[in-house]
Amino acid sequence: MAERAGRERVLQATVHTLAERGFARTTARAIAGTGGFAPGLIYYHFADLDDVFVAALRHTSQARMQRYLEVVGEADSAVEVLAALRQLYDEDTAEGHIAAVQELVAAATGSPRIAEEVGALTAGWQDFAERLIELLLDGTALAPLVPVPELARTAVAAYLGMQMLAHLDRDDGGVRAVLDAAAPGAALLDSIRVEDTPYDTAPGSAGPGQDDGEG
Amino acid sequence: MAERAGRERVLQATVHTLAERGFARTTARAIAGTGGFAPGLIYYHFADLDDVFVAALRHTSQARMQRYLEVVGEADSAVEVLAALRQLYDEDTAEGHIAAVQELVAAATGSPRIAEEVGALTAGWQDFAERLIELLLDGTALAPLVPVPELARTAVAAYLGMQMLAHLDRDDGGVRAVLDAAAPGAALLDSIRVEDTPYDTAPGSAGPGQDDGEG
Amino acid sequence: MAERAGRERVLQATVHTLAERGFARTTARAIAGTGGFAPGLIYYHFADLDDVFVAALRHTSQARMQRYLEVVGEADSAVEVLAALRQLYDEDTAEGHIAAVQELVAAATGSPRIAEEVGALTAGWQDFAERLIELLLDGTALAPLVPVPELARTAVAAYLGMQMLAHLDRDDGGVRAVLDAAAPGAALLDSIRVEDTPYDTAPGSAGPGQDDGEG
Amino acid sequence: MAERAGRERVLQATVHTLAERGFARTTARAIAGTGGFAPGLIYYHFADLDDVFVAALRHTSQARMQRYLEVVGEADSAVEVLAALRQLYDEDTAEGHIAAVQELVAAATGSPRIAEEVGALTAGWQDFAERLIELLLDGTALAPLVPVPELARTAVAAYLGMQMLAHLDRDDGGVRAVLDAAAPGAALLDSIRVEDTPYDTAPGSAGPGQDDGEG
DNA sequence: GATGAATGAGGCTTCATTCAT
DNA sequence: GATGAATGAAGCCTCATTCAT
Repeated sequence: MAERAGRERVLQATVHTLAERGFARTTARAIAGTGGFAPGLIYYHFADLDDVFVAALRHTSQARMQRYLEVVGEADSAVEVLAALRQLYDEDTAEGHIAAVQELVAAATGSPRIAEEVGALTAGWQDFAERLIELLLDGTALAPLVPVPELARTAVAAYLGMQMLAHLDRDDGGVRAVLDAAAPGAALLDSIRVEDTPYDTAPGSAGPGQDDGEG
Repeated sequence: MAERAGRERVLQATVHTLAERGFARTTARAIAGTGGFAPGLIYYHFADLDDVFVAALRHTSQARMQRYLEVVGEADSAVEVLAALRQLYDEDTAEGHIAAVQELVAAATGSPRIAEEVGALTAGWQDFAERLIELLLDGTALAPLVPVPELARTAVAAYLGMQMLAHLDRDDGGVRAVLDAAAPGAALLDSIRVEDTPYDTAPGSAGPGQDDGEG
Repeated sequence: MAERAGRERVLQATVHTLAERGFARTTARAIAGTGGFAPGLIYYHFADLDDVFVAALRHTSQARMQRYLEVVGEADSAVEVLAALRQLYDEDTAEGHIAAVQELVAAATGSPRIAEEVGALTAGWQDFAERLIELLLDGTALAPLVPVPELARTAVAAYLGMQMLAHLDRDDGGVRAVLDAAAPGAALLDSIRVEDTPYDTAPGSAGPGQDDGEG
Repeated sequence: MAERAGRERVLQATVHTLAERGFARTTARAIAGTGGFAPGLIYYHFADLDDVFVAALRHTSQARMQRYLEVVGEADSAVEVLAALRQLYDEDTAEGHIAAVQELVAAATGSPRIAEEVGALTAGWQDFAERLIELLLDGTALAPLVPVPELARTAVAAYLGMQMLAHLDRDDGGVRAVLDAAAPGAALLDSIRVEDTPYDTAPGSAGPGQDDGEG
């Protein structure tokens, strides 16, 4: 399950440093300082810092995406989905996951390799968001009114943007406030909804509207 | 207009360099190269690079905000507001304005002074967005349902986030697509709207919904 | 006449350092130490160390080639040519010229850019050697027996090789001894020679054996 | 033949790496990569890299010197000697022997220990060259005219120098061309020669000219 | 106002070498 | 014998910044 210890140590130190000091200050020395090893170790396991960033991004993201699918999959209503997202957001915050990711997204401007990896990553998130939106809308009259891909894209962008804004104020950038404010909307959504199906957003899984089967 | 020529030259070169090369590569030499002057000139007009960035941010933003107020103020319906936003977005893109701003927002992580300026800036945008949303909702039944500040915050975040995403793909990050997709919604909004008033979003001016009185 | 002072300083320090410490130890710091300036200055004037080496090679070589043409051009017999070469060799040694050049020739293995410059340089030397050999042979019966280009190439190679060997012993690598040992041969050559013409080895100049004209 | 396998492996990998990548890039990792073992193994068998280089030099040279003595010893005329040298040179090239040696000769500048070993090595070559020259001259009228040690030194230097030059062009540095060009001279030498004796150049063996006495 | 030269700190990376296993 | 992980020194280079002119 565990990657080899050395690599792992470097990656974890990288994520922490990104979250705590920002991309610009995540130097080889800073990473080494965080992790308690010599800077040279980084280059024993990785070709260069870009490599480390790419690996860290993948490393931290896969685990989170897994968890998102899992937790959201258990939700049974829009209200529950909202609650799940809130919990996931708190986890993200606690681990520094999104802080790190957001730093790398911002850093993508300066590094094609990071940009490529971030592109793949955000594509995954957008997929997730699209499936989730579809599931939420399914069984309501709103479905035909909502431009799903654009909304999903906007949601991902807003999530990232809020992380950026979080550094500017004392607060968390407003994600929590937005989630709270969305509660009435979620309740409303549930109230106009017809059928009830668990929100399985796993890539392969057919959502209820997909309707491949025995119906 | 009234700034002394030297300062101005530096600021413009800075904005262009930010837009074209990203924050990390906007070094003193790069700015000087873009503007066709010696690096030393920067330090004749500014204390250090952070100072330049802060000034550039203010410089480029004030002009844009002015223009936003002006153009949006002439709109008479949600559909027209959307058209105005689209035009403004195209201007932003052409001038490199948002590209530069987004770079600095991302860079705020690493510099308290930039963070402070960016904070003030985004607060201004959020105000603008709040007033605009209120005006849009005014006279419709949706007003009590919408959490205005949170939505405004989300809009600003999404706008920035999309700029970040723009660097990852070939496309423009999706802003245009989102604006297009919002067209039916705008039409819908207009259709359920009662009164017609120009959207004056200037800070001091009280929008029609502002006087909550006669409810 | 003089290149700008800064560049010049760096180049001279480079040549000295190469001669005294060898290529492997001619680091940016070492050059700066020799020249009494900060390492950063090197990068103000040159793109990277390879650039410095290439420039130093050109710099030191052009002056020497000039001098070779001049001094050898005044010789009037093989014996005098030999004396001229000896004097030139002493000058080379005193200035560290050949030591530096030899280091760079050896370093060419590891740097295409240096290799290219060295290639041009040695081509120039081989030309010089060819013209000189032809002039020496002209008017003697040996001319048809001697494969001039091969001999010239061998002479250049031997000159460089002796510089390499010079580092291995206490002595000068044997150049002086070889020049001394060649004295009888030179005298012999002069004795069997028919006409007397000054040895003008400048690239354009037609040597007597070239014989394009009115013969 | 009798060295322990580990040492041997390291030495062969070192020679190959030197020949293929040049001294500067012959790092411990590179050697290990070439040989397919871990870098640590080098330090199990040798004290440090200089040690490896010195051993590799000795290793590759002894075998070659053996072969030179053997092949040249079978030659019966200057023409045959030339043919033998040509064959030996081709072998050298194929094995990367001289390429490696030349790299180390060049590197001697930066390492006293390598310099010392290279000094011993070139002394051996010079001896060989001296004996060979004496044998070639023996029985001809040229003997008293030729300064043997200087010529031998020059020959060794030229051989090394040509190896250095070989890296600069597409060709082999000109050794083959020189050997070819020397053919008429060799034939001439044979034609003016009186006696015929095999060219035994082994260190101990007294060549025919060695017994100066009863001529 | 403006410039070109110069500096020093610090970042990335390489590499010989050591060591526990 | 042999390995893989790890380290510390040192090298290259960039860059904000200063300063004499």
